[in-house]
Amino acid sequence: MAKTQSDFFDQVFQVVRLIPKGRVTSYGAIANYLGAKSSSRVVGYAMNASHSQKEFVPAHRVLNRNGQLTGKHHFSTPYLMQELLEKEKIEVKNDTVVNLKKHYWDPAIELAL
DNA sequence: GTAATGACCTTGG
DNA sequence: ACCAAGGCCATTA
Repeated sequence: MAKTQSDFFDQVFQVVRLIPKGRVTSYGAIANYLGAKSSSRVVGYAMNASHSQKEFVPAHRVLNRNGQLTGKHHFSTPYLMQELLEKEKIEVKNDTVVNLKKHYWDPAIELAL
């Protein structure tokens, strides 16, 4: 083991990086894919540590169950997250992703194929 | 070492 | 249907 953080973190980062362009997912979905749906908080915390990661992590594609940009304030700039999502052709209204169901990407399903 | 917090989700009333 | 509280795991103070 001897991991700098936890394997859970690394797994989360890997999954987040695997999120296709123009797609978004939720913390619970990743946690569920890792087999820890009850630990959805840790997934969110992992995103907080994404800044410490060497590689960039598209945390802007990770939203909560409501499709809300809860962690936009943790980015370099609160507008960065929305801007990135809009660049992905994802419509964002009131800090919330529109057509979330349409852009939703579940690793437990997509990666399970 | 103990206590409190956190980019959440689920369940109970 | 809506509102409230609890639970889980890891990090930081």
